[in-house]
Amino acid sequence: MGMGRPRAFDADAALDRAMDVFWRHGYEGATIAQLTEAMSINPPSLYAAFGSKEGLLKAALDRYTEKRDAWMDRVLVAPTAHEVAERFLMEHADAQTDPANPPGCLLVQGGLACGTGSENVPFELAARRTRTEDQLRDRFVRAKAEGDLGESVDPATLARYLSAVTSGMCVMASSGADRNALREIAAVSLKAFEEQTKG
Amino acid sequence: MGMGRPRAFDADAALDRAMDVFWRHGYEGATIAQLTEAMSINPPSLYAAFGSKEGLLKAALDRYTEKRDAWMDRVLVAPTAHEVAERFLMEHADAQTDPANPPGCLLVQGGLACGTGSENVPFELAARRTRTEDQLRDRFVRAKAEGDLGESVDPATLARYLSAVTSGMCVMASSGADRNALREIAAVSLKAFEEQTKG
DNA sequence: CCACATCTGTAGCGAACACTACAGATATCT
DNA sequence: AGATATCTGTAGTGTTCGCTACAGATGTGG
Repeated sequence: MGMGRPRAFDADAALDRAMDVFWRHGYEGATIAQLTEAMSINPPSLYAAFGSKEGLLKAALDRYTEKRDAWMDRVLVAPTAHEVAERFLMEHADAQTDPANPPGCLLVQGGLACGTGSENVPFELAARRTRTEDQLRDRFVRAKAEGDLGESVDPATLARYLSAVTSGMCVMASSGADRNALREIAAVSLKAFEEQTKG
Repeated sequence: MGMGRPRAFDADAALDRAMDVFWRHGYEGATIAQLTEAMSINPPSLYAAFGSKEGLLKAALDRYTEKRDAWMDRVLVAPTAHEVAERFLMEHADAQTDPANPPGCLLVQGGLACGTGSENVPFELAARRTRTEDQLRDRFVRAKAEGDLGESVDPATLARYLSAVTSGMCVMASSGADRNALREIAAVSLKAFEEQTKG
């Protein structure tokens, strides 16, 4: 018994193309025709590899999360909580206005509200956003244990605050805010962070 | 020559129903079938009154903006810039978790990224968000003129920051954040505002 | 009461949607 | 080489989409 004809395209490269389409048009706005054209494959190949449009999104999100985790590792390794926050905010400002990608963030542009039958798409995106927030919180818990953050500071609140600000930056980036505007927001947010860590 | 058969439904009430559907499912996720059912009218009535699905959205957004302007007036009338910021943030936290409406904000849930043919929907939503930011900025310009804010403070930066935070709160509310979580974010943001107005 | 203008409900339009049947192609395993 | 298993491209499938033709209903102006 043979193992069948091998796939003629690179799945990861195809996912990168699909990611771009979802990012630019949202889950519901992206059509199979656009996706297959961007991926340079035909519908049967897409469905054989990923099962469905939603399956493709999840695969693209997995790939997105991989890259994001690697990026977060570089953020979280900063020696102090303050520096973690600074890197997180500033690099978000840069990433969301990186001309290599559509503006904003896939986890927000992808779709906050979807139609009947796609209800778990927003949920799927939210779960990935929560992941980032949890990583921040865990880092701040450690910072607190190390004495880097005061006893009265709540790591969950700090993480949620930073997560909210970067989500807001996504919204502004999606409507054309430039890099400097986002950096200003990041700078003001960082002052809030400092103030919060004193109390 | 007669004036024709009068409309048998209340347009504003119908728009409120349509608003809810767009809010819950986004522009692209909302179908004409869902909209007409919620509005208790048939498609021809919808198209006679609003022209198209996009026309209906714009009419709903106009109505939304009316209510929002009234709300903003009550916020902006606060005596100090700090109090304006506090009201703006806290009432946003409450409004976005008001069980009378879907979670979040129509101007964000409506659709940050849309498919081909609906490109100006995100633009339309962004314009309404910018309106709120401009109202805040103008208020802070006045506060600066009145000596309520220091000379070195940039009203545009403050307004953009508050706008970003509330947009971020929308994103979190849409994925189930409760009122207390949003209020915590608002409280931290307010400290940033205070810090910013000192510098 | 009649002519006219506009709305309402039924029914259905063409187009685009996500998805797939099928046949031919291309690999592996014996 | 032969049998088998999977992929690929063509060409669709049924369904749902936004939208509308049409006929009857209901108001106003003359």
